[in-house]
Amino acid sequence: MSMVDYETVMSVAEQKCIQGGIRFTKRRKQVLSVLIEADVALSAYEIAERCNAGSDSNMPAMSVYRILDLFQEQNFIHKLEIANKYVCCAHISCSHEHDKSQFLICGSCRHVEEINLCEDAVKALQTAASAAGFSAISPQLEIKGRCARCEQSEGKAVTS
Amino acid sequence: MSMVDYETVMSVAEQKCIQGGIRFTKRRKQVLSVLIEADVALSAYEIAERCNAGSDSNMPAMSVYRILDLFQEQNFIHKLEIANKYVCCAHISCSHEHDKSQFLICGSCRHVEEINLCEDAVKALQTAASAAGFSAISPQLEIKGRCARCEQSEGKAVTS
DNA sequence: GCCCTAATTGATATATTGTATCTGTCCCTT
DNA sequence: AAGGGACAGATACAATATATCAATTAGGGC
Repeated sequence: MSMVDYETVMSVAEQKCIQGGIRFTKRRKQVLSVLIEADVALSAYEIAERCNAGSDSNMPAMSVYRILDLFQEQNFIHKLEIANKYVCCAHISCSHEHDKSQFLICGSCRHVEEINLCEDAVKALQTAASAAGFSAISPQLEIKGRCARCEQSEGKAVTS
Repeated sequence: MSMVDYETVMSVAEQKCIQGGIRFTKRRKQVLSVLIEADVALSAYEIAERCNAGSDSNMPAMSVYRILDLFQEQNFIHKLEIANKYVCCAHISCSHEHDKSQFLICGSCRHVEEINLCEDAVKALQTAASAAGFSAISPQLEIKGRCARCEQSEGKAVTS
């Protein structure tokens, strides 16, 4: 997303690829670049379009999907399953572990914020899950809502 | 879902339709029946298949989508956007309001549990959302995890 | 440097999920 | 029984995603 430094993220990603024994190819650089520079979550086909915009590159959607799968395994990006869109991980270049991530997704404009829930809230979710027989919950949580900008500009209800 | 009483839900739905000025037609009864009797969340196309299984009925997927939209407006069902599947609301025949709903979705077997988070957890989510500039969050929350049965039978990680 | 192997990409086909649109039919009201 | 609105049928198509196999590229041992 736009608040992360482009060069830092690219070099961190390259280092992590080397450590993980995979290559940081031209195609992969293209996809990651697009996601770093995007200020919104993008679909796989939108990513392909942006890769191809104003150049002779011909990135097929198939390749985008493959690269997105790989990036998810490497924790470079997150898939927002509610929106079928993808975002660059806001903590990709942080040193700390970021095994938990939560997203607020605006139902109107699709703006995405990656937040950190307090431990208590996460524990409450875990407790509720345990009570229902779920022994493990995913570290990724998606919460649909309405961003301040949309709330201000129109009075409509959130699409649920 | 399987724990709700078929006859009760069908008659409650019929009453609510009448009160809402809409009809509870044969097509709509078919779709709701399938969802009540299913013990898993179903996609729109799976619902169409089940409507047509072992009968001369020919339910088109288009109709299923239209009816699902209507049922969502009436709060008879919920769409699980993480799974692109639909479930009957577990509280459809309760007298109390159920404007908030939370789902645990098993990433392995797609088993779904509808739970009730404690007020504290919901408040914590609201607080975190406000801090990030989101003034309204959707009453529906989807949490991906791993049900006890899958956790027991295999050691694999949850698909995130 | 050259070759072998594995990783990566290209290319094509197809599955899955969902929307748009227009026409026809049914049912309630008057 | 006729008019009108709600409902369903039918067709086309868009958007998202997976499967598969062939071609190419890049690194590592010789």
